[in-house]
Amino acid sequence: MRSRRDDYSESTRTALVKSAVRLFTERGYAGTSLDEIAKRARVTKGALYHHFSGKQAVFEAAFDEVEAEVKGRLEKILTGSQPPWERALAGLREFIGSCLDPAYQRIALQEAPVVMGWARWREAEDRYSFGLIKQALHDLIDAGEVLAVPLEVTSRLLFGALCSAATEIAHSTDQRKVGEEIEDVVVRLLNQVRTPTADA
Amino acid sequence: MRSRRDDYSESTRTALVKSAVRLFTERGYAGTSLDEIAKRARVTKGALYHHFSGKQAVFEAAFDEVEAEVKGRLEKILTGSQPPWERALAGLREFIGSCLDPAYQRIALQEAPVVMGWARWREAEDRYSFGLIKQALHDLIDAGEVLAVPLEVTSRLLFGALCSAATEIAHSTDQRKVGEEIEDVVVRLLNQVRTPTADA
DNA sequence: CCGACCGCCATACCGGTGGTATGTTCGTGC
DNA sequence: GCACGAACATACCACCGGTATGGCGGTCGG
Repeated sequence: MRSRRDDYSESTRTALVKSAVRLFTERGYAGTSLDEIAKRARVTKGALYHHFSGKQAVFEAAFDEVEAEVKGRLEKILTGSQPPWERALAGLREFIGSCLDPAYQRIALQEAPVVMGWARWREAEDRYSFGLIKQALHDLIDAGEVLAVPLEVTSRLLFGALCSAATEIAHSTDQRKVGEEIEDVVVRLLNQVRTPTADA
Repeated sequence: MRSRRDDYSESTRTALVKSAVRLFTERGYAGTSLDEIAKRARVTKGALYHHFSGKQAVFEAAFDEVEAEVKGRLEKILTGSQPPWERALAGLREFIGSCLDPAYQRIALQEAPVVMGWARWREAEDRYSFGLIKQALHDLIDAGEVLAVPLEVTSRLLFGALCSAATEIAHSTDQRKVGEEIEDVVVRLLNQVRTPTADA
């Protein structure tokens, strides 16, 4: 039986995470204090330290929050019933769109490698969006849609290119135009490595 | 007439910058204190604050230091006398090699966007390695070596891909193998957008 | 129904760090 | 050789992450 206290506890925890996501997005990791995070959640630092082991742990919870959101949307598309090539294109479009979310942009892509350390970030990304991209590329190769390429490094190249480009979109004045340019270039490149046997 | 005091002053300033580069590389921006930086340069925080306006300014000086180093090597290659395509390939190889330097890796690529802010980092990068890459791509298009592509976003895609991939190399156990794989994939992609008229 | 228990959270406090204000030394130019 | 100011050193403050301790209120066995 789930007790009333469990409800309270979970409620404050999620409030803390939401508060952290918002403040980390607005002011960055170094620029936000734990007191602010707690204050926005209408609790004190004591409550925060009861739910998390420290500032890093709060950040990782915020990281998981935004990553899970993106992963959910991506997974839905990549496991659809369309042909592999179309699924990949749709996933590409969806991922670029996700990168435009300031929270995902700043927390998951920009600050996470610095705050969590590159190794831990990479490990986590393998379970989230990067893992899905790698999987999608793997499927394309498996289906014979694209030429065989080293999976790990090619995924890394693609992921890095997309993140970097998405940041460019997010900061540009004409997001639509830049977004279309990027999609165009990426699709052209992908079409070049597409196996000749596949239909147009 | 350059005074003796100017020598002293410049000497301590460069000592501070060298110290900052080393410590920022080893422990990151947040993990290093100004006292440590000053101590390694055998001065106190007072001297540091005489030469720099604050911690951010020290970081930017360290950033300029490592960026200038890479830019110098890259410029020498890209302004060589070889044909454009070979110059670009050599520059590509050189840039990947530069990314393996832990100082450049961590300070210029990883932490700078977070510490300096993305806008300021992008502005600075336009004067350094990213600017050179964009220039090289521009030259290739100008020489008719590759198809016309949106310059800004394509440079951004390329830059992001290379940085991401270089980080992967730097952390891998078999750097040579991963490096060759990446170079192979990038060259294959570039060859795909090469104009058919160019010779093999 | 009730009282001991414990999870949940608040309060008080500490060490360290970025930043500032002030003091001190020493080379420089008149 | 002396006053001046640049180049530092020293002392101090405010803030923040982290810890220790106290207390309130649900929970549960009797």
